[in-house]
Order: sequence, then C-alpha cells, then structure tokens
Amino acid sequence: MPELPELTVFADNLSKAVVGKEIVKVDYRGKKSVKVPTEELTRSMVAARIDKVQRVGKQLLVRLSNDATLFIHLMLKGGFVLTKTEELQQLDAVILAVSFADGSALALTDPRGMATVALNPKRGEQPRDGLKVTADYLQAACQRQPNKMIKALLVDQEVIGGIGNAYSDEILWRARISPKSLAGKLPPEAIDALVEAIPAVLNEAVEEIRRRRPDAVSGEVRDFLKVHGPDLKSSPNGARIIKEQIQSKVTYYTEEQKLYR
Amino acid sequence: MPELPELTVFADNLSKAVVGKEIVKVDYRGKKSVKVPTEELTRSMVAARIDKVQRVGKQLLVRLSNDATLFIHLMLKGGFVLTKTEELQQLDAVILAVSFADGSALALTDPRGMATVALNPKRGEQPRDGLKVTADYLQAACQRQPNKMIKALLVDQEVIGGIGNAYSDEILWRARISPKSLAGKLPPEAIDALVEAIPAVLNEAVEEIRRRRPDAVSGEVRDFLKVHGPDLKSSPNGARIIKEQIQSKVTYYTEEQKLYR
DNA sequence: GGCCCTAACAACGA
DNA sequence: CTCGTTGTTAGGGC
Repeated sequence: MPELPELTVFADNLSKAVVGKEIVKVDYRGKKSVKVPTEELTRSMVAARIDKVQRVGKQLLVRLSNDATLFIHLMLKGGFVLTKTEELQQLDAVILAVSFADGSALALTDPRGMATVALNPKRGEQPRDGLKVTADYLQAACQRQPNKMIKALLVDQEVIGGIGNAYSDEILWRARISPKSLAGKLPPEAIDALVEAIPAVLNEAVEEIRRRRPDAVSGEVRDFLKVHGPDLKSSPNGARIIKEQIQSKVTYYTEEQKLYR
Repeated sequence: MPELPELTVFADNLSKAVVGKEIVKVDYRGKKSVKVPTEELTRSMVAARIDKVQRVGKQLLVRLSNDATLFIHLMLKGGFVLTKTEELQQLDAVILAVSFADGSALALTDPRGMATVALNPKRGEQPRDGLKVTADYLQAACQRQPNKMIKALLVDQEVIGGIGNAYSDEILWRARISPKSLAGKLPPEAIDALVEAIPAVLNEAVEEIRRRRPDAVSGEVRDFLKVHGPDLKSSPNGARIIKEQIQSKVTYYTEEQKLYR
C-alpha cells in the first residue's frame, strides 16, 4: 500500500530516529537467498553508522557510513517499528531487525513476508520521481508508449517513480482524465493538467499524513482520498464513483474524467 | 503452408534431383542484406557440389561438398522449381536460382517474397523433431509451460520442430484433445495419445502426399485432412467441426476432443 | 495494494 | 498459413 506520500513521511521520520546511530547487531529473516546473502548483509552493516535515509521511488534507500547502501521495498504491507533491542523478539513478522549501540532498534516487518531488502543493488536507468515530472518528460513518455492506458503509464515504475494504484486514481480524478485514456491521445492541455495534478496530489497527501501521523514509520491514512476507496460513493462534486478492474487493479473513477482515445 | 509432411517429401525429391550436381551459377534475389550477404553466398556455393538435402523442422538443410550449409525456410508460400538453366529467367518470384554444370537448375520461389535463405547459421539448442517426440519429452515440455494451451505448445518450433497450424489440428483431433487444453493439465493418457498421434498423423500425411504427388517440390495437398479445412463440415465420426481463432490462428476442432483445464 | 514472470493477443514487416 | 519483434494486457505466485 505505501506509495510516495507515506514513504516520504517514513523516510523523514526514520532519518530523525536513526541517523548517526551505530549498528551493533543485524538479524535478517527474509526470504532465504533471494535478495541478500545473510552473512554479507550482517558483515556490511555491523559497526557502521546510518548516514541517511531517503525515499527513491517506492523504495527507501539507507546509506551507511561505510558506503554500503540498503534498498528496502515495503511491497503491499511492509512497515517499520522503532523499538528497543530487548523488545525486538516480541515483534511478529520481522524481516530485518537492526540493533543500535544506544539500545534502540529498528525492525522491518511484513505480515505477508513480501518486503524486500537489497544490498548495494546495481541500478540502471533511474526513473523520474513523481515529484519531478515535467510536461516535456510526460509528453515524451506518452509518445513512447502511445497505446498504453494513462493509468498504466502513471503506475509504471520505469516511467515515474512512486505512484501506485491509489494515488494514480486521485491524480487522474484531479486532472479530470479517464484512467482508460490512451497516453498517445492526450492533448497538451491534458498533459498540463497531469503535470499540475501529480505533485499537487502527492504533496497534499504528504502534508495530510504528516499532520495526522507525525511520527509514522508504518501504516497508512487513506481516508482523505477523494475517489479511491471502497467506501466512497461520489466525488467531491457529487459524481458517482465507478469501481472497475483496470489492468488487474481495482480502479475508482467518475464520469467527470474525460476519455481520450 | 508447408509443414513437416510436405517438407519431408520436398527434401526427398530434391535429393534425388540435385545431389551430386556441381553448382556453376547462383543468383540471389531475396531481401537485401537480411539473411545472406549476396557475394558471400555466391562465393560459398559456386563450384561446390550438393551433398545432401534434408528436412530439419520446418526448414530444408542443404549441405554442400565444401561444408557450407544452407537453411531454407519456405514460410507461407515458398516452393521449389526444378528446371533448366536457360528457362530460369521465365520464372516469377525467384528468391534463389542455382544452375548446375549439367544444364539443369533449381529455383526457390515465393510469390510473397517471404522465404528465407541462411548460410551457415549458428544454431543453438535444436528442438525435438516432430517424428521423434517421446512421452518423456512431451511430458517435460508440458511441465515447463503448464499454462500454455496444448495447441500453442505443439506449433511452438522451439518445443517441437515441424508441426504447423494445419497438422496441429489433425493431431489434436486424432488424440481427442481440445486445442484449448492446458499443457500442464494433461494426464498421462493424454500425453500418450499425443505421442501416438503425432508421428501417425505426420507419417500418414507423408505417404499420402508421396502417393498423390510423387515428385512434389512445391505446393500442397490438403484435401485428405480430417478436420482442418474450410470446407469440412464434420469429422469422420460425424461430429460438427468448430472453426475458431485460437492464438490468432484459424483452428478447427470438434466436441469429441476433451478439454483438460 | 506491489512486482515479477508467463502467456495471450494484435499489429506490422519481411 | 510463417516467423520475428514490439507493445500491451491479464493472471498467478510470492
């Protein structure tokens, strides 16, 4: 569930909580042999300090003082817990447990066990972040994949980093564009509307989440969304909300949104 | 159109006609720069003798006395013409014209220009030939792609070499298996039925074609097929033949064929 | 709700 | 009725 807004807040709050701390113990219980050889992970982390925590697309990047870098993806249900070393064992569904020299601890948890940790991954082309989308960039992306539905393009992490199912619906409603519009058919006005809507929706969500859950490092608040959600019946303007599977994703939209095909 | 049976007969007949002959002239008029650099082709062929012509999957392999190897794919409409050198220029749609020292000549023709010639292609893993499919092999292939429709698997040249759209329908009817069955759902009896049907259908077709067109090096006879064909209304047992697009291919089958899903 | 992998399908070209 | 490639969608598994 966590998308750009939640992850931005998590990154800020984790920074405040753990930057500068020295790691004294690491316990990885994630999927065996998938992303990280456990010993290598421990070796790379113990005795280092945490220099920085920042969001990169839908992942959190944790940079250590020894130049090792962790990439954490929360997938559907992952989250963090800030606690003390002696209370770590009480936690359920721990993927990665990190203990600090001062007795505090940080755990990555996921009831579904899907969250991933990657150590120094080699990364290719970095996608444009959701907060940095320009009209030129979006225009070019739409030209490149003209027959792709605009919703598919917005949630494509190789095109724009950070937007998921929920916020794509919010962005498209704000821009008054149907999720089923074809990218190549969007006129310049529609591109402009998206370029306005993307950071507006995301930044407003960041602020709302900060206000409501100032220390959040897990979970989500989604009750301020305007069209995406099973309990919403109509948009702020009174239009009936349509729920439909689009690309295997539950999508909410209204007739206010123009279909370009 | 030509599939394993036609190509088997063509290979036999070409062998009889041209093996041992010395090539004196080569004229390639295929797609420029696609499969063969023309000069290299001429250089490799002139002065050599033809040692062997054999079918490999849906292609014909022509081995020359200088160890050069030609792979010819007839695609949809390609075929051969055995003629004399002085009559070559009367032919239409010639892709490759080869003149022999004795005044005879062989032309590869294709009205659509799709037939291809490859010189000494580097070939990776060779697929199992349609005439050499065993239960173990087919079983393993079905396990590897369990969600693939069995018709798709049969015509996949990386799995089995030589079977195309028409004969896949004949084979599936003989085995009484619906083309839309999923490979991974076929029980051992169904695998066995296929392993019986594949060579039976193909070999019977080879014999029928030999009987009807003993010298064929082009074209096709398909009027002996039992379910695949636009004019057939019912199978030999009287079941109504269903015509349906399956994987973008016109497919004929009947309700006699069991669907495993 | 996320990502990856496989497969289906359409379109075009050769 | 062929094959290859490209682009997009749909489904299942973790």
